[in-house]
Amino acid sequence: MRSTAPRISVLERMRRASAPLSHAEITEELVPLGFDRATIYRNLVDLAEAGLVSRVELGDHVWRYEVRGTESREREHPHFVCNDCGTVACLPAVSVDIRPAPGSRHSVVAEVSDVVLKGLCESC
Amino acid sequence: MRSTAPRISVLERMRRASAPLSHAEITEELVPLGFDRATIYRNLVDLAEAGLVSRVELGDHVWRYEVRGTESREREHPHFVCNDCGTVACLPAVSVDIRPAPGSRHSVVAEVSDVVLKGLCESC
DNA sequence: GACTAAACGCAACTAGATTGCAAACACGAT
DNA sequence: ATCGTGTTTGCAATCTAGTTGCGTTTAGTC
Ligand SMILES: [Mn+2]
Ligand SMILES: [Mn+2]
Ligand SMILES: [Zn+2]
Ligand SMILES: [Zn+2]
Repeated sequence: MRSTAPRISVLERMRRASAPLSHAEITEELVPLGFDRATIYRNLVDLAEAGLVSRVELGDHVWRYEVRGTESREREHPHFVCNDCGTVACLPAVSVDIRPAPGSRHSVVAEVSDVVLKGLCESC
Repeated sequence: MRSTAPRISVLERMRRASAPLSHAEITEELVPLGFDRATIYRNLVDLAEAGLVSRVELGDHVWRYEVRGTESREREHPHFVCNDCGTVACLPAVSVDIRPAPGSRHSVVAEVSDVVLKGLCESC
């Protein structure tokens, strides 16, 4: 994983984010600075494959990316999307308890790694 | 909402499903019978808007639809997608308990209407 | 400083979703 | 039973976000 200008810019932009960013959102800022959308795209994918960022789909047909880390907000956490305004939020402090059915012996689910909640946000 | 041949076929097909179906999956079966994909698409969207079916995005960039109802499996329930094989499952019996952070006063989340879990399925 | 795999820039392409429009149709009213 | 009108259909075109091919450039190594 080489240290290149586009890659650094992408990572830096993502570090400043408080919610997952889409390729379009990052593109919007970095293309005017002279970077190419395909390069940005491939960097996001590569960084995701390398595990440096996570790639999530929150229900609106857009991939979003966010830096992974050990810091509070950076560790794994549930995400939320407002059905009305589309607002995306990280829920680093919310705990989600998943309980199998009272009577069911074994579920299809072996392990849950990601939780996405949808509903209405405060302002909607 | 008029009762038309394509609309009835779409609804009937969905009633036989045990997991949400994509437009492509429904198309695959109904186009050979003479129905048009755009018509099927619009019916799915219209039925969703009318509240007869729900439209969900489970993380693979494909809209899926399933009949809504009052019966056991038909009421609101969490969904699961396997990160590895892509299997989609309904979890009508799984209860998900969402607890806000211990110290947080108000969250961005006002109301949760849908839950999507991602992870690994039994066979992966 | 030369070498080579990795990364870039530009343009083309894909899949699924979505829409425009004229023709066909469902259904309440006559 | 026929009519009139707003719905719905069928077909083709368009849109969006994602994805890929390829020749050129470059970071990192020797
Ligand atoms: Mn997040
Ligand atoms: Mn379901
Ligand atoms: Zn909102
Ligand atoms: Zn699986």
